[in-house]
Amino acid sequence: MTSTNGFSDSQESDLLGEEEYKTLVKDIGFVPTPWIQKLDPAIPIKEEFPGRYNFQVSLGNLDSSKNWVYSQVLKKVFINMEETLPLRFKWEPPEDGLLLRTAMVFSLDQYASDPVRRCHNHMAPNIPSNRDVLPRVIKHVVRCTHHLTLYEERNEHLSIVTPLNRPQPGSQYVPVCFKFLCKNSCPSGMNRRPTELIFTLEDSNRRILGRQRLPVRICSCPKRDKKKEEAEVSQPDVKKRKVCIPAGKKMMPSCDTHIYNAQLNIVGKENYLAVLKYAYDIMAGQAIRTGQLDFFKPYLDNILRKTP
Amino acid sequence: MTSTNGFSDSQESDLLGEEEYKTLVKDIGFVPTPWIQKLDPAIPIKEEFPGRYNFQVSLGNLDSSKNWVYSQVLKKVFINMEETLPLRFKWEPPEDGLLLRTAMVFSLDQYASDPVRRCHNHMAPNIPSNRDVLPRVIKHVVRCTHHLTLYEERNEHLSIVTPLNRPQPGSQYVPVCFKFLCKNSCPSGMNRRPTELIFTLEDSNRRILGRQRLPVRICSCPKRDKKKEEAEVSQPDVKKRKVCIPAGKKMMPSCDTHIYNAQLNIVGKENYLAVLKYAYDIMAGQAIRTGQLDFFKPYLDNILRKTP
Amino acid sequence: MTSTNGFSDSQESDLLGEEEYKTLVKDIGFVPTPWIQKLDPAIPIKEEFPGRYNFQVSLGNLDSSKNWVYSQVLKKVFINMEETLPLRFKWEPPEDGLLLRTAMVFSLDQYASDPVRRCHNHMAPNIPSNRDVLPRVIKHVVRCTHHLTLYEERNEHLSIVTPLNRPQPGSQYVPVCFKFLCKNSCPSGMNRRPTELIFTLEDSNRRILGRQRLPVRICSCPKRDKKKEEAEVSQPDVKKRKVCIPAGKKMMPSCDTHIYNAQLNIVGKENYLAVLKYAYDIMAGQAIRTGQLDFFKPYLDNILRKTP
Amino acid sequence: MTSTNGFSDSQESDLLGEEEYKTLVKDIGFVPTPWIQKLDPAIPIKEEFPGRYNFQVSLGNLDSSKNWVYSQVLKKVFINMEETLPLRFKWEPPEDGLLLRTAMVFSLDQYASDPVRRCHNHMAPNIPSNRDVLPRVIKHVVRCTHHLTLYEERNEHLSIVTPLNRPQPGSQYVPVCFKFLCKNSCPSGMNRRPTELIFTLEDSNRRILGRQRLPVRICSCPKRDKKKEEAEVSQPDVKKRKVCIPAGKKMMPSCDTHIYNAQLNIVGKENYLAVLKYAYDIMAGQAIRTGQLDFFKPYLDNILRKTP
DNA sequence: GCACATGTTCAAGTACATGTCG
DNA sequence: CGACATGTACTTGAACATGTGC
Ligand SMILES: [Zn+2]
Ligand SMILES: [Zn+2]
Ligand SMILES: [Zn+2]
Ligand SMILES: [Zn+2]
Repeated sequence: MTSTNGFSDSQESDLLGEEEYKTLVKDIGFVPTPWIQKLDPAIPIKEEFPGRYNFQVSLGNLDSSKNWVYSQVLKKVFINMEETLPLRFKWEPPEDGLLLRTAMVFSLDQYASDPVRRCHNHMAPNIPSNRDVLPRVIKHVVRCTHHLTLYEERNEHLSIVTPLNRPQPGSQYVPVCFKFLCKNSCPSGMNRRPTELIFTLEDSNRRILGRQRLPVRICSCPKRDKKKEEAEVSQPDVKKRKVCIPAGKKMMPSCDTHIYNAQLNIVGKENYLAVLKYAYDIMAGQAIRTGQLDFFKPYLDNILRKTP
Repeated sequence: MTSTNGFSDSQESDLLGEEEYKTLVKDIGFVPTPWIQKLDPAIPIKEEFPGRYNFQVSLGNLDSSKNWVYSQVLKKVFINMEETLPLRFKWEPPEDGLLLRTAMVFSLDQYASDPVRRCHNHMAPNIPSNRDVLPRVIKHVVRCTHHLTLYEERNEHLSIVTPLNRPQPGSQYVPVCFKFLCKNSCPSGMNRRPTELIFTLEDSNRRILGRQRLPVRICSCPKRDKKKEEAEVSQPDVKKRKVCIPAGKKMMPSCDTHIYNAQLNIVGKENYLAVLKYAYDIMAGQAIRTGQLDFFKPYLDNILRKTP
Repeated sequence: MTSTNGFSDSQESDLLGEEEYKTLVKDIGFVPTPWIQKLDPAIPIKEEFPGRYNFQVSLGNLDSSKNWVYSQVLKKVFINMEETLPLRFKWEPPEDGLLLRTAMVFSLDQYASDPVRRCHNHMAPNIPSNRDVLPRVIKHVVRCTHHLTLYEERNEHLSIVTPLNRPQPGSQYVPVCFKFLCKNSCPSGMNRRPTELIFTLEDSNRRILGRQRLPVRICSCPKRDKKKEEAEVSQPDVKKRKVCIPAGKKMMPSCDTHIYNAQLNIVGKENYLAVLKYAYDIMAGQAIRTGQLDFFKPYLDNILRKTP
Repeated sequence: MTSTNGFSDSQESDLLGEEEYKTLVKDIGFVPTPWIQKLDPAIPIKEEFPGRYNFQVSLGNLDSSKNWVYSQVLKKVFINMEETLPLRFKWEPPEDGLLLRTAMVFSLDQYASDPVRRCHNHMAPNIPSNRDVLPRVIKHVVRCTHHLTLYEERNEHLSIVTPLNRPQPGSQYVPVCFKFLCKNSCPSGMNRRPTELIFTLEDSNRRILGRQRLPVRICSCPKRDKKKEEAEVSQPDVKKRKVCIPAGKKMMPSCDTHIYNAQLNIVGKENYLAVLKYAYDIMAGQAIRTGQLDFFKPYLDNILRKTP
């Protein structure tokens, strides 16, 4: 699985230690049977299930700084590297002593078994942001701002465990913040492969009580990339490589092609003609802006015909 | 003449040396009589006159970088500090051996006798842009990129003299570029007082052959400040008193009160609503212009009712 | 460390002279061990400690002129330039022969090693307030009205030393008054960086016996700025820079009364006049809809005036 | 010296060891006086001089694979990473026992003292191409295929030394091949900074006998990038970043094509934008009606650009 | 070799900081 | 003290640089 940039897309290097394997099997052993899909310990399970605690994750407040955005259509977060993503976790009843495990995995099945780790560039110990970071933490792409978070490694795969205390009185959820220390594009790291966060609610014995997922893209231009990905799903059949793209620019939504029938009583012929002309002009403007002159032409001509 | 920031608006410190005074009088002595206005050597003469050489100044090409803008209404340049202003000078016949003297002066008469010099901050020898600048040059706000330019000081007043050679073959003018090394807002310097450049065409004996002026504002946001100054002159006293407009000035015939029924197919809701709004607005405009609001009101309300 | 205004935030220029360095080491040698934090002579120590004399500083009476205010929440003084700040110093037992050293330093760690000195503008020898001021005094931002105050310079860093005599009979403290000869905003000087005063109680051998600090902001509007800074700390998480949200998209924006200056190049006189008319009409429409005809009238008339 | 991608542009970490410094001074000591420019050992000397051996470098045959190209105008090689660049060296008389030192340096003076080293990604020991590479070799961007090449490090700066034997009988030159193990764009490495190779002819005592330089860009698309760089030098004054759409060439429109400049004060952003849109639309309408879209397009685009 | 993916740079715009004026 | 004047800093969108996939 080596792509053309020469960096292996697979990052694993070691086999799972026996001890860890036992631990893992033990953990999974407690998962209710229907949720056990694959026993290959190298492939993380991504199936969502709220479980008996009705485990849920939602987004925290979007501060106006907008270092991240959320796409409602894609159910996906787009965020800058090293910025904070505020999330909220909920479980019922809100008892104490539970744990939140957070792991980042590759979204595409073909890479599912690859561990997600930081790239060599960003792990280099001499860069300033790695100053004073523990070696066991430095290789994690995902960090949690909660200071009791544990950074774990099982079989090259990394995850972090944050202790959960019941929500503050009057609150329904617990806020937890995350940061991401590499970009999805990092060569020798995630290498342009999409990822998602897998959250599991666990008890103190690491039994899995619920699981949720949240696709995340860490990039330099979250807004731009969100727009592009949304455009892709909205026009799925357009061939990937188009020969030419007619640029649609703003000033007005370009997609609304519903036809409305306006019936108006206008005072004065001058005004009447002005309305006709205006209707013509705004549609002409949109036609040019969106490059859809062909579509608009008959409606324009129709107005012209009413003009004395 | 001390403003509240404690910096004297006047910068002169010395009297005119006798020698320089003689020189100055001699120069002015050659000015044709009608142009001698004031004999006070401290007050620069700003009167424009093309003279027998039909001396003219115009703007060079505005490169897209837009570190400067020119206001057509104000006949004024707005430019960033340390940026280049390309000008063009023309005289007829285009003979060689003439000189261009450029001086910056305060536009307001009350400061006309103050010399324009750099502020203490920007003259400080330890700032990088003053590295390798000659002491006699360092105090000038205006510099010319022409390397033969002389930097002169007469009685605290500064000016620069650039030799002019006839235009390149095929060209009508000679390009000369200037830079400005302080802002108009500089405390302890120009101190927020407006300025202008005075260009004089001189012969080799410093006889003045023509004069032109060009208001210049050196600031951090040329575009913004241009807009503001233009708005000021276009609406000189918006809150003070409103000028009465004789009712019924046209723009449209006011008498046609026939009712027309417009039926249109409009593409897109946005466009549909825009047509409704436009119909409303043009009738509202006419209603106000003709003072027949009462007549138009029901038709206006009718449109409002169609609006979601 | 150069900010965008082109002035270096760092003001130091020379290395510490050997003589001064010895002096400094000697001085620091007497500081009780726990208080020695850093031996870098360029970074002033700011730790407060009353010491065995229980050294304390407090504010003098706020005279009615109100050229300064004190923020209880911020523990910070806001004061006009060149105004007097009355302070009171106390030590126990109140013996004679001690010294008060006062130094102004930058509050932010990133600038801690920069010396605080007057800006070029305010140091200029020709401004009136510098008349008859000794050269060694002229560069100090902080002055003490006590006429025996010494003005010292160690390694570019400035401080002043005031002899302390025991309080007057019946008094618990000694009053000392200070003045500030630059503003925190001074370009080429403090350059908008926050500062604080560091007071050290010293014996006649310059041994440090106690230290106190007092944040000070020298500005033109102490009251306004105090209010703003207090508001900031009370709402720490509110976004610094709010992003403008587009006004409601109804047909009638009723509240936006900001004035925009539109400058357009229009092809054809017909179109040009149509744009004028349209601008008139939409404002007329809004004026009627919102009932604010009076407010809109001058702008409408202004457009009429442009109409041929 | 940190660029926005967070990687320091400077890679050096240590001071020059004493031993190395001595070595260096010794080396330089033998350089003929006129070539000693700067004694700062961190700044490599780039001056070309053939020296008494008339040391020359030229390109080998361009094999058909075309993994590299040479720009005659730029005197610069563009090459893919890990591909072989065949060069030819010549010296007269062609005696044996000389050495060729090859060092890669940054072309821009501001980075001249930074050592050129491989990026973290490409130095990672687990990538296949680093299998079986000696640690002292692994950090070099430049490798020589000659198996006797020595890989040296002086003060963080890297260079390689290849023994030169006189040309084969009948040949005028000696062929030497190089490979490059990072791209100029490598983040955390060369980080998009241009580079060049410095070749020095040395005798067995490391005395410098001649020097030549060859700009090299290692990239993924040598041909494309060559074309672009050549275009840049051929049009040096063209604005770097165009803010505007190139104005469509005119064809005489049949109707009123005079350009009017409308300046209006509009109340409210909504209204302001409406006027912009209206201006756009009426011109768009006319453009379609008259079939002169090309003529109108620049004016339309100009309005679009004012739209937020 | 081209279209695209994606980081970086640049510049316009705008909110804010802070002095000055009336 | 409020309204402005004006520099500075942040935000954003667009243009560019440059690698990758087809
Ligand atoms: Zn990375
Ligand atoms: Zn200045
Ligand atoms: Zn100052
Ligand atoms: Zn590399």
